[in-house]
Amino acid sequence: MTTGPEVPANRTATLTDVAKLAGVSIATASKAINGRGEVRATTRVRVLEAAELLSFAPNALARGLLSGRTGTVGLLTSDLEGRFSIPILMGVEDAFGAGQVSVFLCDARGDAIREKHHVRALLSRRVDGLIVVGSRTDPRPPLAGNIPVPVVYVYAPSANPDDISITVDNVGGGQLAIEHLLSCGRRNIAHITGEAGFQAARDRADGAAAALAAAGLRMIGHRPYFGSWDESWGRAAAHMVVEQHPEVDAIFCGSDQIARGVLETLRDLGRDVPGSTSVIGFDNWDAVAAHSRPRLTSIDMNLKRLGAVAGQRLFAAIDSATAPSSEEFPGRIVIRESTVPIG
Amino acid sequence: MTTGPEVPANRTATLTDVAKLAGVSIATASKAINGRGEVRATTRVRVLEAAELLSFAPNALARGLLSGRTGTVGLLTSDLEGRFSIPILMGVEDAFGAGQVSVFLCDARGDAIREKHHVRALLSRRVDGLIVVGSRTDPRPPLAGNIPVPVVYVYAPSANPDDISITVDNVGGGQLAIEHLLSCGRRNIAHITGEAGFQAARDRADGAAAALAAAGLRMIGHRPYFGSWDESWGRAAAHMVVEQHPEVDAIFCGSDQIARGVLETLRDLGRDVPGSTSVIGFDNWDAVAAHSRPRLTSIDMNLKRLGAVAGQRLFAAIDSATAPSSEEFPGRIVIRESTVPIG
DNA sequence: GACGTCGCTGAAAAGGTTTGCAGGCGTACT
DNA sequence: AGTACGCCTGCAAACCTTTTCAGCGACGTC
Repeated sequence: MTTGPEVPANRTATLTDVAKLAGVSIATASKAINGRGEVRATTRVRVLEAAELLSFAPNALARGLLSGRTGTVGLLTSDLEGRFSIPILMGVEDAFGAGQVSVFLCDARGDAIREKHHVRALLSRRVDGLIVVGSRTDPRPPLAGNIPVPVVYVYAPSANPDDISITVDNVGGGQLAIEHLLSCGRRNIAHITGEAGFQAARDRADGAAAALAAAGLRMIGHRPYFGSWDESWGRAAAHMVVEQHPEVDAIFCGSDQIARGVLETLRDLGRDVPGSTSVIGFDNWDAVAAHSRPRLTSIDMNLKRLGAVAGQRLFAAIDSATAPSSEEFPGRIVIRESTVPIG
Repeated sequence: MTTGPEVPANRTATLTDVAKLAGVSIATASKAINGRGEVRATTRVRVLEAAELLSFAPNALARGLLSGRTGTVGLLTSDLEGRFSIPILMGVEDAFGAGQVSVFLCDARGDAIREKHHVRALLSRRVDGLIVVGSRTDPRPPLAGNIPVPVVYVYAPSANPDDISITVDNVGGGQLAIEHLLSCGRRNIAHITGEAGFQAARDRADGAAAALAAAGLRMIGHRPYFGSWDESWGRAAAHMVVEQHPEVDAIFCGSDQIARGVLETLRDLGRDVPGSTSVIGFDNWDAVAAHSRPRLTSIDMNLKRLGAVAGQRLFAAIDSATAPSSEEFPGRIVIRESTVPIG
């Protein structure tokens, strides 16, 4: 009937089909394909040809059922819309080689019920481990219930110190930003940032304050300008800062979007950036930071690396029970044209 | 030893454990849990209590091995960085209820080799179907090899008309934009867009030209200004347009980023937006469109809906063989402050 | 030429769930 | 009270792969 020899109709080929076609037992076929045991070279070739011909792919379900390892990992995120999850997700994917481990992606949308559903489904699918990505850096409640597989929390740490958490050093990020501005000779530095309810905003502000204090300085207005994370707050706050403190010569912004707003207002007010006022953003969101005029210096949180580390830690924890740990990773500064030494 | 009764140590509970605890056979336990067969109410309760106590979750591997259905779907994307995949991905997740179907996410990064690896891994995991998301709207080569499960192509259609493809109506999007500008009384309309190598750019331009022709008009310069998709091209092109055709009273931009650049240049040149020149973008990328000054009217491609439809089509194709189809979905206009009736 | 050893192959079990089929017991009706 | 029917329960097979163990054949050596 069909051209191919013994190609099963509507069914994917099984090891039995391959063995039959190669004229060996399924045990020999398995060994030939996996390189296990001693199989004569000619036999192996025959089996591999048969497998190729039938486009045989070993059934990972059966394999997992037997070995107890599925080679799958669940990734639980809270905000796919947000731009934090994606780089982390890519880092995780990189950590496991392509095709070695497959990632189940679930978006809980910040809903605890939905999260529970997803966890249940993932455990039922016998994932080897879980990665939980938060949408903000505030500690989050650990997964409820007895989770029989390792869990790694990324970006948002678990509130339980017995868990494994990987986070960004936001305090250090704030310091980085200020130190760069100081190295540019700036002394009158303001800080415009997002909602004070966010740990990230407070941490960055604390880092900034600490770096300034180390240089014997205080930030303009003696406190950060907390507001929201978007451009309009950047525009509004920049107006306030310039009006109240015209001596300002640098503004550290809590997000690139805020920085965009700040840039726009400074431009409106006729203040030269970076000459008279340098501006630095946070997140290094390429679409926003790399296309402004002038292009924005920004703190990059290395989220992709964060995800890769999470993948590695999870991998280690799967292989052998690992001690709880809480790691914080520094960001790095990406210098563009919005900051420049005074002169 | 432990407080819980017979809770297995480092092993997840199996149906045998539940049955033993409830004092029934595994068959009865299975039927009680799945509501199959006739089981006495009291027995069922006893089994369910035992399952709850052991936090039993049926092994989806074993179930899938037997039934041939895994309740998993592979989602193959080419650009996670890009902002097209994510809304589509969310739509797909929505289409399958939470916990019903789990999604394997794979990013091929535009690499055919990597894509082949991922497909192989997914088929080996016995996914019930595949969704392929493109990064641009140009038709893409269909997946190579014999794929024994249904495949749905989203955003980028398959080059093979025998496949199932779900795409955006870019021509219609271009028309929408122009019709809105015409309804605002604009007559001297320019079109600044991305690379001519992109089908999306050409389609939107064609739609724009058609809508203008229907009104007896031609676009300013008699052709679109093709360039790149970013702000700097928007700035540069806007300079050219205004210089060469000062009579321009509206600009239709191929992306929100281009529109941002256009807005900035118009502002620099002292042209009032939306009064003297209206501007409309494309993509309705919230972070970009909703925070500019003025906020940007834009064409939204309804990507989330696109993903949801893809999920539904895949679901239907899994349940029963479906005829090939190629569907195109219209976008919608989101009106903000950058467009306004003349006068 | 015979025996031993090594190299190769195959039979069988395990992993957890679902389901068809058969059997057992209880109840109701005659 | 007996029989029949129906409700409920349990045994066993099947899904597909991996791995252990045993067996067979061939070759080499004595």
